[in-house]
Amino acid sequence: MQLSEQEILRRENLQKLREMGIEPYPAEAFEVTAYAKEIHEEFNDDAGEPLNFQHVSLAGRLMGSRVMGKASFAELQDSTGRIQIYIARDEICPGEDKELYNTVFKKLLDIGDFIGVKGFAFRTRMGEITIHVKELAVLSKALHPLPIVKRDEEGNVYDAFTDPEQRYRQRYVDLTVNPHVREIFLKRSKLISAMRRFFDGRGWLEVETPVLQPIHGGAAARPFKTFHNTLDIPLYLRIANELYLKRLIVGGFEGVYEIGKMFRNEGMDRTHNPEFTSMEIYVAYKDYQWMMGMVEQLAEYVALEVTGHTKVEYEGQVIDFAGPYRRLTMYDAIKEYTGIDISGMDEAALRGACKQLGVEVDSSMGKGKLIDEIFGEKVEENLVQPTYIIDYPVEMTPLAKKHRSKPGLVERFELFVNGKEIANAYSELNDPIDQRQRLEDQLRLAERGDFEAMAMDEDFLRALEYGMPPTSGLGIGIDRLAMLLTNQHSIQEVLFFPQMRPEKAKQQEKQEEIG
RNA sequence: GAGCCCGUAGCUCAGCCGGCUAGAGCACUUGACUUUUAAUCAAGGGGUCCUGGGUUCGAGUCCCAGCGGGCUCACCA
Repeated sequence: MQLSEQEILRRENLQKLREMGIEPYPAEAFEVTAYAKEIHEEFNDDAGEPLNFQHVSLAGRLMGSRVMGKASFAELQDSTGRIQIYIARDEICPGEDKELYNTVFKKLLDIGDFIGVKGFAFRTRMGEITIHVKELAVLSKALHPLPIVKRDEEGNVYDAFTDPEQRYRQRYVDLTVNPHVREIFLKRSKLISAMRRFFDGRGWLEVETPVLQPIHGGAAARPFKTFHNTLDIPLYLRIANELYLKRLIVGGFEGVYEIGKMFRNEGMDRTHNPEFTSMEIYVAYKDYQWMMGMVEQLAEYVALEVTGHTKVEYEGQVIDFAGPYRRLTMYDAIKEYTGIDISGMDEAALRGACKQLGVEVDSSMGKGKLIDEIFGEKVEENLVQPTYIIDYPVEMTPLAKKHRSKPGLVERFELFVNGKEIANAYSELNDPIDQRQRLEDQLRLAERGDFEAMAMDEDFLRALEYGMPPTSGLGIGIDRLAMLLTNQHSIQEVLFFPQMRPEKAKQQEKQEEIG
């Protein structure tokens, strides 16, 4: 792998800086006293008022320059945005020696280099707030040329860096040149911090539970398997943390939540990445009815904190997170969208209904799975505004408590937004005998060929036998919620480093080349 | 896993029915320019056309295989 012309030039520039006695990667800290954004927002040059930002020190990447002989304008991009800087030869080089301007600034600095500037804020003739530079320092040389993205006055973007493969593989470049990408991740971060604030404010405890689990419980999915040498046992990356969080409720905490990565060894697409972030919370002495109210408050709070509004635009639709949300039983939802009343149907009748509706099924599917198929096929996509689907058939939900008044159902809800499930909650099953029974039913499903049926976890059952208070639990897919709140329709756009096939030998060859 | 589309300069892209030395804009280099802002003006350099085969007098272009990516579908609590 050859270095490109531009890469060679930058390496030469690096060498020349060293020859001039300028260290391109200085060790000492550079004191930053101001940021682009605050200067744009707060600079005050109204007549009669004292000027502010008259002694500032900024650091960031050089993102463009317009050299006009003995004076230049350039763009400095720091963590808050861009600001124009003005550099005049005779000001940064007051003596005879004009090298700092003529050679260092004009020739040896490249776009992408980190620099530090000291000077004062002013407004140019054209009205742009600008830093008049008195001192210039090289903070870190960039050897790889950045894509140059230009924007005109109307905000039109030219030569955007858009190739998804490169954007995901080199997210650092994407974040550097695409401010809208940066915005998405700032919002994602706000989403998580808002959620923490909401829970912490109610006195619930943030906890951490094992990622490496000897038994992968709490959900139905294929796990990643690994091996612990010292213990000489297989371990699984968690597909869920539900059973551990419930153990903590058994242990006496009233409310516990965990925000963390789950791992599922399944397909990848626009809404699935092998590792993803979930939030699960369990609160004692509550039921799923209470939880629906809590989720409405949470979703409204989070939407407001992240976007400033409860109404969020997503793929051209306006979604309103202000509660209360419509509540619809699973059977009623199916009746509403298919015209068929499946309540009271046995497995054979359900198979008939699937056939009638053109829903594909196979012989390994039990009653719960059949209903789920109909729902997924015929109902989900219609649930655009936040909607609770409640009261699921017991067969689909081995960890939820039996419905207080409706036989054959459990106390469960899922929250659908824009046709996608974003939250799932139960009145948690805390009857240890019933729980054992349900897990045994899962084993039978597994024997029928459902390789995703849940595994038996004797220690979890033992914990329930010690007694778990009535509890409601909730899980939220953070990535999908982030997609909704940032108007993105691919999970890769809300993950810094989405899973990709490894890049080929290119990088290796290059390493060898450079030594 | 299946179908469709894509892979050409650092970036964004042209490149026709296979035909001279593979092009453009930005970026880069050299020069001019002390309030520019997609700075401007002049000149110039830069390519493993994803990889490997094949067809052909001749392949960026056609065929086959592979690698990587995107979209759609399937799978997926």
